Parts: sequence; C-alpha cells; structure tokens
Amino acid sequence: MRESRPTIHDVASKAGVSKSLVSLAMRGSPKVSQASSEAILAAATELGYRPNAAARNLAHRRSRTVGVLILDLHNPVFAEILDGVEAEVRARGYSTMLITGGADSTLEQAELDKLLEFQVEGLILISHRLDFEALRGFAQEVPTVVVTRRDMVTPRMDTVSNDDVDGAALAVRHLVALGHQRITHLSGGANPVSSDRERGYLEAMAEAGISAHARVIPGSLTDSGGYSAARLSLAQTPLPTALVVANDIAALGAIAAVQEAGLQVPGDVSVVGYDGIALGALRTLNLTTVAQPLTEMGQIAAAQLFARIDRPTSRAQHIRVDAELVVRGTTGPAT
Amino acid sequence: MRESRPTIHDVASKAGVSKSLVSLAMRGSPKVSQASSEAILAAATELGYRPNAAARNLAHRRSRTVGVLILDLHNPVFAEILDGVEAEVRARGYSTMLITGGADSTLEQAELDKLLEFQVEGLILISHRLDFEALRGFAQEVPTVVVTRRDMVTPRMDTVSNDDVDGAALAVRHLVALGHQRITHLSGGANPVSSDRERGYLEAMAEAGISAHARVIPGSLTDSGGYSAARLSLAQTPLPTALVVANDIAALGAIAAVQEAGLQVPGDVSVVGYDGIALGALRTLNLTTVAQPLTEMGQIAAAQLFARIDRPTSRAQHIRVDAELVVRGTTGPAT
DNA sequence: GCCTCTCGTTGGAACGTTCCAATAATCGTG
DNA sequence: CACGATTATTGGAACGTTCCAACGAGAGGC
Repeated sequence: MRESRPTIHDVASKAGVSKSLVSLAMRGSPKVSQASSEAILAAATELGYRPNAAARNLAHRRSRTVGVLILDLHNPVFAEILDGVEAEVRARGYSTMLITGGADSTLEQAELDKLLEFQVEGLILISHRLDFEALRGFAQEVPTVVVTRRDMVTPRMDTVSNDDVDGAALAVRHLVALGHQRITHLSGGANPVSSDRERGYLEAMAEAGISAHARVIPGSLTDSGGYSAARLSLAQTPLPTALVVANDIAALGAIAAVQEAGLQVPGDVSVVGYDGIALGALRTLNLTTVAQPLTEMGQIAAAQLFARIDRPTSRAQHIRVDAELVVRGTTGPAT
Repeated sequence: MRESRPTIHDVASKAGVSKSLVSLAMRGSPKVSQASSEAILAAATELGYRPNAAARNLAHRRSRTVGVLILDLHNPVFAEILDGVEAEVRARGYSTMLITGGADSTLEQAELDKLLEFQVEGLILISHRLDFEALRGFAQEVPTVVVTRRDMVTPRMDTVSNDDVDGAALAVRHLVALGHQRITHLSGGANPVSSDRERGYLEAMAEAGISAHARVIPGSLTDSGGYSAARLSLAQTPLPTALVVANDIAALGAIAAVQEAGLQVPGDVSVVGYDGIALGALRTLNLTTVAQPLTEMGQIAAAQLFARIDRPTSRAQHIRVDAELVVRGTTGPAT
C-alpha cells in the first residue's frame, strides 16, 4: 500500500509552518491566524492527513475513552443497556471500546486487561463473570461501574441495578391477583441475579400464604434452559397453572414447551418473564414481563462513571432503579 | 487516584536492570537470563505494571487490531456474523474494535474516522450505510471487507455475501411447490439488499408463470415495518395466501398482523422470512426462512481481510455463500 | 524613537514504548 | 592463555503527538 501515512510534520512542511502550529490548527485553536489556518487545513486534506490517536493519547495522557464489557451480544437485554451507555458517553465527547467476555471468565479478564492497556479512563461492566478478587483489582485501578449485579461491593466502584427480589415478587403478586396458586418458578441457574429472583419468588409465595405450592425448577437464562425446565414442570401433578421464569428469553422457551404439550398460553398456563426486552413486545410474542428500564440503566451507569472519573475516591454508590410489571398477553385468570 | 501508572522505567529501576531488558522480558524473549527474567517479572507484578498500548503501538507502528462496523446491535443477524469475525480475529492474535453507526450515515463515517486514527490494520463493514465516495476513500486507505452488501465495488476491497436474488427465489419456489399462487412480497425498503430480494421474488414469480399475482408492498427491515406492510396486504382482495418477507424480524411483525386479523399461520397465510437468525428457531416462533450461514460469513470475511492485509494490492474478491431454505412451521399447503 | 504589550509562531522536551548498534561478560577451543 | 564466538545487557534514537517557555514583529503609548 502507500509508503506510510502523512504525519504532522509532512503537513507542516507542505504548509510552510511549524509542526506546533499544525497541531494547534488541527484542534481549532483561536490563536492561529486565519491565513495559516487555511493553508494548514488545505495541506492536511490534500495529503489525507489523519492524526495518530496512539501518539495523541501518549502525549496527552488521556484517552477520552471508556471501556464497556458486555456479557453476551445475542441477548437483546445488553444491546438495550448499551444504547443508554453510548448516548451518554457520546454526549460527553468520549468514545467507547466494546468487548464481550463470552462464556469464559478467563477470557473476560484478558480482554479487560487489554482495555486497560489502552488507557481507558473508566470501565462499565454489564453483567460480568469476574470473581471478587479480579473485580476489586480492576476497580482499584480505574473508575468502574457495574450494571445489573450488585452482589459484590468494593470501594470506588458503583453499581446500577433493579431490585430483583422485588421484581420477582411483582410477578407473583400479579398471578395471585389473577387467582393463581400453583405457581412454579423456573430458575436461571447459579448466578446472583437468578438467586435474587428466586428469593423474591419464594418470599412472595410465603406472603400470599401459598408456600405449600412453591416449586423451583432449575433452568438457565437461555431459550433451551427455559424449554427444558418447563417440560420438567409440566411432568408434575397437579400441573402448575402459572410459570414465573427467570428471564424473557427463557420464558419464550417455556412457552414453546407449554404449547408443545398441547396446552394454551394463557388459557391453561400463564407465563411471566423478566427483563422487558423489546422483543417481548413483538405482537407475535406479547409477553407479560417484569421490565427493567434497560436503556435508562445504561445511561445512569455512564453518568455515574463520569462522576467517578471526576472524583475517583468518592463514596461508592449503589443505585436502584424500579422494575415495573408489564401485563401483556401471556397471563390470564386461573382456571 | 494513584499518582500515575508505573512505567517500564519504574520496573527497570526496581529490578536493577535497564528499560530495554524489561521490554525484552515482558515479551518473553529467550535472550533474557533466567535470573533477570524472574526479577523483572516480580518487580512488574509488585508494582502492578501494565504496558501502555498507545506507546507500544506508536513505537511498533502496528496495532494488531481490526475495526468492525456493525449496523445495528439489536438485530441478531449482526451478532451472529460478529461471532464468526471474532473467532477468526482472535485466532490470529488480533483484537477487534467494534463500533455501531446507527441510523446516521454521517455518524457512521465519523466513527470510522476514529477507528482509522487508532491505526486499525483493517476494516470489516457489516452492512454499512456509506455512499460510494466515502466507501472508496476508506478502502483506499486500509484493507477493507464488506459483508452482506455487494452493490458497490472498488479496488482493494472484498465482499462476502449471499445471493439475495437467488435466496428470495428459493422462498417463492417453496411456496409454489406447496400450491400457492397469490404470493405477496413485503419489501424491506430502499436498500440494495432489499431490492435484490425483491428482484428475486419477481423473477421467480415470472418463472412460475404467476406474475399476474405478484404484489410488492413497501415495508422495512424491522418488526413494525413488517407489521404494517402485512396489514396493507391483508386489506387487499383477494387475500394473499402467502407472504415472502424481506427479513426475519419483519416476518415476525407480519405474523402478528396476520394473527391479529383473525387468520392462522400457516393455515390461512404462509409466511417466509430471510436471514436465518437463531431466534427464528425458537420453538415459539418456528419460522420458515431463507438462512444465510451468518457465522461462517463472518469468519470468511475476517480470513479474507487478513489475506488482504498480507497482500493489500491483490485483486478484489467477491465471495458468494449459499443461502439455504429452512422449512419450519410457518409455511404449509395452500388452501 | 524607545519601551512595553500582544499576537502569532517556534523549537525542544516530554509521553512510554521498541528497535538497533554497541558493549560487557562468559565461554570454549586450538 | 589469548582469541574469536556467543550470550546477556545497555543507552540512545526513533515513533507522532502535545505542551511550554521563548521568540520576533508590529501596535500603541509616552
């Protein structure tokens, strides 16, 4: 390809000025005379000059970039949170560097290390998989905000989450109000979010005086996890009349299992999800769910991160947002 | 926070060696003696040393990073393509920098500019919105591969796509084989991919000798686009017996419209989507679709990019992958 | 016509690395 | 035991920016 990119020196000699003046002009400083500025800009565009971000960051000693870790790009929950993050970050004139950890916690850590090498000024972790030591290490090095989880706290790190215990209770109370008693919970497996939701379910069942009907079937936060958990629950007698599922995606799997068993949703079995992904509003699905304000959570997280970047040692804040029951078509009166 | 990060010099003086040796040791060079290496590593971990990527890239003059542009993180199509890209990029020891352009083509261009300032060594554009001039500019500066679109060609830029004309024809032929004649197309709007699919539809209708029944309703590649287009098509008489929809997400919207109109899918109206997103396989949805090998496309694109990074001036290649009809539950015999 | 001010401009030093040529230390080998 | 070969280590020069102190040239005041 071309020899190598033009640098600020090339522009300077072409415009007949010093490199310092080019630097000033490229950043639109008012100290540069009209004439010089025009000559420099002309030279720059003619050469196809592009500032080198590595050199800039090195000299400037800040990157104006924050790192964002996302658990899984396939789950729309995260894309929606990211919308909020990006809007706020952009508004501040920063950029985001986005990574996904995927299944592997070691990989996740390696990717975060890379991010720090790039001198990101802050970290937003959307549902990470780190252990406590690793998390604390990162939070100590760079301002950090965790979204979704709030099980681990360490100084200089904020969290933004909804109250999962409360949210799950919302779902149960809705079903109880519809006359349901045999309400089964399809859990999301061994992770802090899922165990909170499970606890909320159990507490609400107790509160309604129907603990005797409480059943928890282990599942996972995926479509197939919801599907197989639902099948297990439908093998029991008497059949449950309602399912409270750990998240929306799993709820979709559960609905499929119910329909395959020749039962109607919500005629025979009501189903409630959790998260409030946009997909659930698709008219084909029309899922009743406990909705988190996902985009807003992302936006709050980013705002909080900037506050912490400004005052790194300020007290850790743990922000709660309210989850809200959205009643759509997958729940109905108990029969 | 802490004063400022430890540098290679700090490690060097702590370990009692020169900065050059630290540099060597950190990269695991065999020229470093056992003893020095251990001392250096110990000093590094004790200080919490982290190499500065900006400085490294500047000195080294390569970033081992490729830039990836994604049209929209909400559409699962792109997440699946990205899986393939990331796997291949990681296998090569490179990293990806991910950006989304969103709705705005200007924003998209600004983000790509930023990527180039970061000295990415190549660009993978997954369904960009650039005009020809902009695209050519980028392709000229840095090795580039475009995924999905193949309408614009310029030297030193490869493309990876499926044959959208062919793919749409597949859908039509499937429906014709089931006895359908009144097959309507819900188009995806004014973009090259959608117009190819529309053309494929029209050609296949002609080939089957049922051009007289051909109807194209303008829509878009979103849920609501499919929904409203479907409503329009259901207002016509006689009713269509089948809908060929521009993509999967829009097909889901279309199905909702059909069901709302009191009609059965596929009993009264069959529906075929396009893309083959994993979501469509959800048992609740069970969508018949024309599936592209999404992950594979991403992997091929990345491999192609590396080939071009190695030989930037090689001839442009335009790789076709085969789309495949996946028959599930939303199509059935014409009534 | 000299002195101070302001304005636009400049060269050099930093930023934290990698690379290279040069040096110092160790080693067999004839 | 001197000698080239090898091995381990080093300082300095890049890389492309930003920042800063210093500079020259006019302008204005006396």
